[in-house]
Amino acid sequence: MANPRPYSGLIERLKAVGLRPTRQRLALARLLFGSGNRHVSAEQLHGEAGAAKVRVSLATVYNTLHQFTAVGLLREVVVEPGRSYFDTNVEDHHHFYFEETGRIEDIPGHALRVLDLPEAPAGTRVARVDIVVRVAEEN
Amino acid sequence: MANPRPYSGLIERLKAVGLRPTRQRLALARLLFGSGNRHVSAEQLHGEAGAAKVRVSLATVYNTLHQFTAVGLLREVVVEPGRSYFDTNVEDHHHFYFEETGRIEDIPGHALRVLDLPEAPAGTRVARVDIVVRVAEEN
DNA sequence: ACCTTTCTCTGGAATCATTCTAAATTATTG
DNA sequence: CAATAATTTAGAATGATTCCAGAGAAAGGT
Repeated sequence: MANPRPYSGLIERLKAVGLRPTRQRLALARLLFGSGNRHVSAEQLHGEAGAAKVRVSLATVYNTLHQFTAVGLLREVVVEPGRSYFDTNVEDHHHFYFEETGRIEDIPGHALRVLDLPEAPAGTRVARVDIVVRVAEEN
Repeated sequence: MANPRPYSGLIERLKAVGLRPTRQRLALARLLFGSGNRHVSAEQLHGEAGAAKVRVSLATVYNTLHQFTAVGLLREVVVEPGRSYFDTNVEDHHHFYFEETGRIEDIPGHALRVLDLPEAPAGTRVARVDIVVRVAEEN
């Protein structure tokens, strides 16, 4: 499962990756990892923090999201131009993208595999394979 | 092949999709479709137009890229936050993305297939499946 | 060719997400 | 508890993209 100790382990978890467990990082981590998997934008998370009466600047939200991504606590998902989403699920998986609403959803499990992946061009290695299944309303 | 009549057919091609063949649209179409497949950003294309002594405003470049995309002459590729690329190859294919340089390259042919594609969620249909193979320098 | 209508183009302002900056605050270590 | 280093912050700055309203160009008669 994704979050065995949603709250109490956070301090250790941040220390383990070399980030000081500050008030704002802990608060954001709670919002991010406190409940199931999520796909949030910086603006969204900033709004949630405000709603939860946590005073955090937008700049800090950006910093934190990028730091969390750098240490592997989050994964950045790029599906639409001009806006980044961050996924709390860092396991190997892919996404549905709903064109009308802009919502992103995990494609469950490993329900999807790639055949005949070409070799990485000379001098490079495959860092990641991202699959986005773009779906639209039926009619 | 992708461009049987690179130049002379452009006027017809634009008319066929309901776009007036204006000076600026023709010039941009020539730049886009005149030579092999390309992945360009608006800013890039605007620069090329300038270099080719074609006076086109940046706003028109954006308009044109979107119009061409809407009628299926181009395809938008989203791989990095904050910048859109447009692909002159509208056939079913996927991309390599070079993390260091930001370059995008087609994965040749149908050298890649997806197994066990999940069903689209209720009320939706799959509009497209985008696969991005992110590669990094070997070292 | 000449109108008339309808697109299209344009520069510049406006917007939006994101990043930067430099100063103030906070955590950590000795 | 001081000294050091990391972090936060507001606000400015940036960069890509979109919007706007007026000027310009194409299309379809006549």
